[in-house]
Amino acid sequence: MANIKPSVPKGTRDFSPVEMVKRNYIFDTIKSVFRKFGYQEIQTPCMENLDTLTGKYGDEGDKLIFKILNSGDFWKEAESKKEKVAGLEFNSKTLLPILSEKALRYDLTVPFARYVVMHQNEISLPFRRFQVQPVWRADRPQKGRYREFYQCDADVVGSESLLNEAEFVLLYDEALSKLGLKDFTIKINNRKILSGIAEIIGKPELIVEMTVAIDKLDKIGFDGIVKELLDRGFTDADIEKLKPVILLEGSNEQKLADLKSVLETSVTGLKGIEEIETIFKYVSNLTSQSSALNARVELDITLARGLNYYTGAIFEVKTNEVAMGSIGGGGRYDDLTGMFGLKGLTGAGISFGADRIYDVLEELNLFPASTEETTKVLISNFDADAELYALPVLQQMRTNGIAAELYPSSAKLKKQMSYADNKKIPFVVLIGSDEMNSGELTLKDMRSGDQQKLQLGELIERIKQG
RNA sequence: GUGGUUUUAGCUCAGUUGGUUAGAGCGCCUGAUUGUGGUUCAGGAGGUCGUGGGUUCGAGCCCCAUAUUCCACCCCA
Repeated sequence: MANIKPSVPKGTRDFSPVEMVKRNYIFDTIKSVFRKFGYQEIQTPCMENLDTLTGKYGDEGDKLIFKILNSGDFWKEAESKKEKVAGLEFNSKTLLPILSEKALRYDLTVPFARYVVMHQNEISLPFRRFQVQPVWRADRPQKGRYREFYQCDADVVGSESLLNEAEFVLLYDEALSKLGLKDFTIKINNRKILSGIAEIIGKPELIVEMTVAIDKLDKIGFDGIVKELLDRGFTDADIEKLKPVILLEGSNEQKLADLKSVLETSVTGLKGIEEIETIFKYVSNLTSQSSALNARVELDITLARGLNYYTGAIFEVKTNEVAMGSIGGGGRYDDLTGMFGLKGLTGAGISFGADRIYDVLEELNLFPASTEETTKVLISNFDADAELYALPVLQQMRTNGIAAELYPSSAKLKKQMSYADNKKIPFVVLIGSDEMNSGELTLKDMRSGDQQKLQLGELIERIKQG
C-alpha cells in the first residue's frame, strides 16, 4: 500500500486532549443551563434520509447539504432504471435518487421536528428538549466557519406561549455569562414585522429578497442595501417607504412606537409588535434589580436570518468583544412538523454555536486555568519491586477519587519527572527502597518543588487538599 | 459556487537576481546530575521544500495543474 500523506477533509479538525477539556467545559456549561431550564437531552443519528432535509433550508441551504453516496453499484442501478422507465433522461435531478438517499444532518432543528413526529405518542406536550451534536455543511471554510461543527440546541414544541421566547433570552444570558462573556447582544426581531413591512410597501411576495438585503445593514450600509434592493425588484418609491424602517433608532420602546405608526394598517405587522412587547414584558418580570441581565437585548428589525421556516420571533446573539459572526440564533417556527404530516404544532428554539464560542473564549483568554490539569498525581516507577509496592497505593488513590497514574515502566526518574511536568501533574509520589522500608512515601509538589515524607493516609489527605 | 492568499524540520517561521552541502528559535534525544521536572551548560537526531507535471546546464525560488490553509463574496453557527 502506498504511503498516503495523512490529512483530514477540508474544514474538519482533530481535537487533542487540551482542546477537548476546553470544549467539554463549554458543552457542560451550556448543558447545565439547559437542564436548569427544564430541557431534556436527546440525540439523533448523524445521517438523515435526504428527503427529510431537502427543501427545509432554502435553495442555498440545499446546496450545502453533504450527501452520502449509496452503497452498491450505483452505475448498474442507473442502467437498470433506465431500462425499466421508458424515456428516462439522466440529469442531475433524475440521477440524484439513484446516487444518494441519505445525507449528513445540516442542523438539529429539522431532525428534531422529524423526531417529534415519529415519537409523538411517547412524548407529552409541551416537550422541551436539548441536543448537543455535530452538524455538517458543505461550505467553504473561513473565519468561524467549519464544515463540521457542534450546535447546542434547546427547543420547545407544543407551546404557543411567548414565555418560551422570554426564557430563551434568560437562557442565553445565563449560559454566556457563565462562560465569562461580558459584553454581548441578544438581537430580537419578528417575522411578522418583516411581513408587515413587505405588506405596507405592497410587495409581500418579495419578503425574502427584502430581508436578505436589509439584513446586511451592518456590513454594506444603507447605500449598499439600496443597490441590492433595486437589483432585487424594488423601486425607488418602495425604498423611500422602507428607509425610515431600516434606519430606525433609539431605545426598544421608541422603535416599537415608531413601528406601530408605520405598520398601523398591517394586521400581521401589529401582531408582531405585540409579540415583541409581550416578550419584553415577560423578560422584565423574570429579572429583578438583583438578577439583571448582562446581555444587551435589542430590537433589530434588520435581523432576518436565512432559515425560511421562522414565523414569529427571531433571535441572534453576537459578542461585542471580538469580531465574529453570530454565536447563536433561533426563533419560532409554527409549522415545522407539518412537513412531516403533523399539523398545528408550534415550536420555538435557540442554538449556541459551540465552535465559534470556543474561538471567542480562546481569543479573550477566558478558559479557566483548571481546564489544564488532568491527572492529579503520578507515582514513580523505580524498579519491579517498587512497581509491585506501588500497585495498592495506586488503587488507594483511585478509591479516594484522586486521578492517579503509575508510570508504566522503570524509566529514568528524570524522564518520569519531565513526563509529569509536561502533563502538568501537580504531585509526584516517589517510592524507592527507603520508602518501602519505612512505609513513608515521598510526596513532591511539582509547583513549589517542596517534598515531604508521609504515611499513605496523610499523603492522600494532602493531595485532596490540592 | 466566485475571487484572493498560504504551504520549507514535530511547532512557529527565515531563505537575496534561479547557482555548491536549505537555516533559526522552540520542542525532542543524550550527557553534565545512576533518587528529582521546570532554570543553566555541552553535544546530537530530524527536511522527497504540499503533490504531479513543465522550463532550465541547474528550481525551495519561474510556468501549468491539483490539494490544502486563511480571508472576502454568496450564504451562514
